[in-house]
Amino acid sequence: MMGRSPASEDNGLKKGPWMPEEDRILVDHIRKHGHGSWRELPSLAGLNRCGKSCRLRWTNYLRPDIKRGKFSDEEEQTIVNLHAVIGNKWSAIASHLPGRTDNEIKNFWNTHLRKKLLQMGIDPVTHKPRTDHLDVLASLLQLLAAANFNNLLNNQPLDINALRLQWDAAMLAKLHLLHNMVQVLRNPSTIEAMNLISGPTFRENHQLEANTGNLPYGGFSPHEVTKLQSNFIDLEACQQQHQPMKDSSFTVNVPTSSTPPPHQLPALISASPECRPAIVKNKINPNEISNPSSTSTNFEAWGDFMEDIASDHYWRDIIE
DNA sequence: AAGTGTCGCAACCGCGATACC
DNA sequence: AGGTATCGCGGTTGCGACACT
Repeated sequence: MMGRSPASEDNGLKKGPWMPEEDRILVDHIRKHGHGSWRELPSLAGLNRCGKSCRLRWTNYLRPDIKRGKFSDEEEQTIVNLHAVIGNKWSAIASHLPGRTDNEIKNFWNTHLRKKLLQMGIDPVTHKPRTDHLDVLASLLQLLAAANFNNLLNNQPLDINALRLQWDAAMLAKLHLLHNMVQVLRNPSTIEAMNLISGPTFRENHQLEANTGNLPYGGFSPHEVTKLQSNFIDLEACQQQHQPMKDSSFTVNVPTSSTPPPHQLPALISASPECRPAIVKNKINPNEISNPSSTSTNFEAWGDFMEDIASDHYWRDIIE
């Protein structure tokens, strides 16, 4: 894979990708004479390059002790551990990884590790779980609270559309947060990530903590995670059934079972009125439910869940 | 098959640190 | 002590390869 622009001339000196012949000349010269002064090297070796370019080519590519190919798990973990301590000190990190160059490590970080950590909900700068989702939720709820307060001040009855809008916004924000949290927890690479940032003992510790109830990430037990995920599956099914409303009153679409691929969560859902069974619990028209016996359990569980997440205590507990 | 978007990575650029005169 | 040259580092660029539509 070539990098940089095609060879161009600047002050008569060649730039851009190195030709095999140039590599051979550089390697031959350094083997015979050492690099000495990099500034002098090009003229001594007969290369039409600047010394800086020669040094870079040698240290990043031609040096005989360079190890090429995929980074091992151990190397990956070393990089993450060192980065957590010293940050973007690529040359310092490279000094702990024989055969790896700072440039290679830097590229590997930017193209793989950084994204990997982000995907797992870990801030690649601080190496701590990201909290921006909570910030978004907090600001959204503040807006809603302000809106409610304003309504009280004006002593105006809230019309049904305003209520729906507020309910939608609050529920969407909460579900969005939940979705992200569950996604992190259900991702098989999360364990790997925790191994990376905590060392290989995380798996055992995690198991121990789960058994003793001392749980990381907001106190979710595996059972709770499973329950949350199944509720999301129901939500997705609800969304897929998406039927136009017959009139202005809420209708109920009973979720059907839906199985996502392994390790994959449903996409974020919209809080359309069809997907709000909790708020219409007392308005259900039994005639609209095609098979009440088979769906009532699902529905009740869903209603419980919606009540749970609508309560402030639930969220305080999670956030804390 | 062609067009478009994304990824991976070699190489370049700019700047601070250090060495040398 | 001050100026200049050189080195080394971290950030950025831009091209080819590959994936997706």
